[in-house]
Amino acid sequence: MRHVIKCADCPLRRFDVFDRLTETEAAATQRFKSGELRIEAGTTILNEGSNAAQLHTALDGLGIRYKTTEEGRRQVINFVLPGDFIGLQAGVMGEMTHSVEATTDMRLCVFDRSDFWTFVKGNPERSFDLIWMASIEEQMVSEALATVGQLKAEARICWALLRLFRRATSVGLGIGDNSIPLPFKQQDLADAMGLSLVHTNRTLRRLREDGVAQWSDDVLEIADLPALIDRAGFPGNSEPFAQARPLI
Amino acid sequence: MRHVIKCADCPLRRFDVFDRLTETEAAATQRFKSGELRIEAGTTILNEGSNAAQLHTALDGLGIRYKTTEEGRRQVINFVLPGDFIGLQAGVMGEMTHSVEATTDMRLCVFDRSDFWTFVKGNPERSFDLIWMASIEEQMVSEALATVGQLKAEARICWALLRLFRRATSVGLGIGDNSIPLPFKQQDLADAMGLSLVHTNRTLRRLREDGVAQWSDDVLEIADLPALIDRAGFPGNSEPFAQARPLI
DNA sequence: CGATCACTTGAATTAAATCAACGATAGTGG
DNA sequence: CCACTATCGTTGATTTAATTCAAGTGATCG
Repeated sequence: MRHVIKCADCPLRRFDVFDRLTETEAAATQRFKSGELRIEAGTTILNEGSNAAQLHTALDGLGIRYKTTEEGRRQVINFVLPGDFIGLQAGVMGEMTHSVEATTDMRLCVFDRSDFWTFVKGNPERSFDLIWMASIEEQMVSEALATVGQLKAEARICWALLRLFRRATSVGLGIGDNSIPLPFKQQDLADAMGLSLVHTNRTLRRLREDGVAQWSDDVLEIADLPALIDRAGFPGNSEPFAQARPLI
Repeated sequence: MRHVIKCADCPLRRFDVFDRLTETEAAATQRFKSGELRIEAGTTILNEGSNAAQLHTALDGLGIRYKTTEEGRRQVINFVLPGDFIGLQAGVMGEMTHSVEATTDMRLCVFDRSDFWTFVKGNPERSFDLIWMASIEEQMVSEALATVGQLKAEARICWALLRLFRRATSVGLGIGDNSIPLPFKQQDLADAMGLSLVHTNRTLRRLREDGVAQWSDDVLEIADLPALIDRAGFPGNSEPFAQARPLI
């Protein structure tokens, strides 16, 4: 029998960004949790249009949430980091309107959708947290929309790198003070910011040449944080993921 | 004393898109409701960065939710229609990351933020609904992001008009079979789709000339719905607002 | 060792932004 | 009542940011 993490001892809890849990809450979450899952890089976790039977929390590894247009173009809605809840939409509405794919190998916490309602019903604090999490998601997507809709290519890229850096460091992924692992492809970033691969590449090159940030070999290094912030259109003072937030 | 609508008799409830309420649920919502509010066109309902003390449900009239960039550009996140909950973010996280403004005169249902937690705690069904509503919002913004990020100007405009038409008719705003009131400005649509006013204007002109849709004098008429759907990048089969959804 | 994949770069093209100006309408104040 | 002003929609001309097309590099893999 494989070792399964207890919610009370969840390794993610040690990060400041996540709210503390009372023992009762931890126990309830524990009952909701049906197991753990390890998946390989490239695996599709949830599929657009499908009715997911299981919901997840990312414990480890990175992924992307995306939608596909009729013509086959892809919009990356957000990057999935440890601590992110996957499938809330399916939990509540039944059907997913976007897909989720693992970029690296991942470890997921598994919940049964059939227990979702019982969990919400019996745990008002946790259901409040779920509203909170859904709001944070909306907020992140809204800011992405404003970025893609209003900013020029360079500002979009800077904004995306800045956000990834902050999100990653907040869950302990930082390497030293100014680097994070970033195992995505340039195409992923391009699809997230509504830019062509070529233009994304050229923009990254400029940032590298200007000594702002360099991203190679799956590692992003922020060489000049103030410059990066300056070039991004949103300062991101009130980043939803920086402040304490719930974890399920 | 001004006449105040009872939740059980809420005029919005008669539309199929909204879930039925049990008497208990209606009573609880009624207790949560602290009053009604009439505001004039142009009024800012909630301000980016502010801590809203009150939450609302739009009963009547139209508005916009938007964010502003450092350089003063504006991204319209979504249009506010009757039945939309306003300020869920503030309800749960305290602070708004976008503003909400009334485009026309509006009538709002008012809730006190201080009662929010009590409401959630005591009404698991309604808190489930709130998760649902937050998910729908996220889904709408996600689709907008995919539209703005991946589609050309004409497809974006068609998608936006199509969505507005469907949303509006679902809450009884339809005029005949193929028209709705649309008191927004071209600038609002431009800011929603990340396009310049000039280009938006030219695109609307083409749609008018091609007999697809015409928008003038605050009325949008869909002249050729199949053509409009065809030109929009997302067919929108699984529109979140078309299926039954909660109303608070 | 060919094949595939991610990244890179140059050149040509295009979609959309910007600049600029005008007409219509409505509101304001002398 | 009429000039004055502001707002919104409209259109032409020009410029630019970003796309597309094309091709080459280096690394990895079966």
